[in-house]
Amino acid sequence: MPRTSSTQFVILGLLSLEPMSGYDIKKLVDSALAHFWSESYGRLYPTLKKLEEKGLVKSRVVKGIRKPDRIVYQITAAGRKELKQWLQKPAALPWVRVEILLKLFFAHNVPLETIIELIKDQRKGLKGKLAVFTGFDRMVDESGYDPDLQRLYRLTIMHGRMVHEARIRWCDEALRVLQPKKKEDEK
Amino acid sequence: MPRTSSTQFVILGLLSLEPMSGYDIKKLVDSALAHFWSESYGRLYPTLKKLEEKGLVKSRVVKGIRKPDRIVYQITAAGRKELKQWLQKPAALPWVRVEILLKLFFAHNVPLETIIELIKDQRKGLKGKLAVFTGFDRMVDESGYDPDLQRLYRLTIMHGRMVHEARIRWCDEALRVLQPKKKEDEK
DNA sequence: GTCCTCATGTAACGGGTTACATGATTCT
DNA sequence: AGAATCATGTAACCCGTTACATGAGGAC
Repeated sequence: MPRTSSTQFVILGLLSLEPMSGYDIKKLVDSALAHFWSESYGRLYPTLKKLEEKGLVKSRVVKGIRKPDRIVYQITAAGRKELKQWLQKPAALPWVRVEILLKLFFAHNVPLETIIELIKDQRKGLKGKLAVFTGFDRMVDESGYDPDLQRLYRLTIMHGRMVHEARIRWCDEALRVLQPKKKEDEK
Repeated sequence: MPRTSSTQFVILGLLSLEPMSGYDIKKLVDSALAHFWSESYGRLYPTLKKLEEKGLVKSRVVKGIRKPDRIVYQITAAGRKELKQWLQKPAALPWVRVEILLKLFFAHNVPLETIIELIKDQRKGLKGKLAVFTGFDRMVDESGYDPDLQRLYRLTIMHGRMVHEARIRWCDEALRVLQPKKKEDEK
């Protein structure tokens, strides 16, 4: 099965909001989509060129006032069609490699205390991320996006929050299971 | 930051349980670790060779009785040392690209009904996975692993279950938010 | 003068999957 | 005979990141 990259659809999707440059796209991905998506310049710029070759976007150069020139891309009718088709196809289920579970599975090679520290550490990291999500909602209010988009935005944040909370609960549960009940239990 | 692959550590970890062949490793990954990890032959076999070159594992050929010969690998003292060092380093936080959120974010391009179907579809897929997890626990009982490993195994399954339940709850929440008013809907 | 941001790009590299090749044995 | 499983492997390819190059303008 030939895995087709979603990069082109991210681009088409963002251009369906408004015309923008590759640089703008990168910034938008890094802010609005950061908690569930990422794109690098190394894929963005070449993909933009390919999309233009295929006639799904078109570009024009906008002279920069006290700034470098920008290449602003705009989605075409064909591009919108392509985007709609993709939107109608069922989304793949998320698939993650979870390193902490790998380490946990091989825990017998080190003292239990080591693994407990690992999980505590992981929990701390997750808590940090969660705090970011929680602060996000306020940011959305001030984003200036239209209300419909804000509603969708909040849903994506909620997803991040719920999944992270679940992961944190798992850490708590794992710590409960692993931690020796009594302090006298030293062996 | 040079991303080092975890493949070598999966191999070392599994060989720390008992000596086995590349084929065995693949099967074990596909059964015991499948819900949070994956490895392909295309990485497994070359990595095994590299590990042997580095002296972290050693191999011997075992004649197959009514089966093809097998190359059975065994972890060395140096290999165990390497594994322990890796186990002590903090685990990376899991990072996923969530396609459904991407599609949701661009929902304005298609009728709301389309997105609702997408989420229902996603929910169905997640439910299916969840059922597999739930069935797993029974499988562990009959696995023949030692009790300590069983306990760890169950923790990894619990992780999958908790995260999937969270994702399903998000689908429910999203459907509630998106679905137009009230319509004598059957579920 | 130096550093930061804006802006576009590319080369090199590593990670990882897929598809294929090979060949033995066992089951139907 | 044909299919399935056991077993080892490799080449081609895609995905994606990182690091670098280039150059303009603004901030300190």
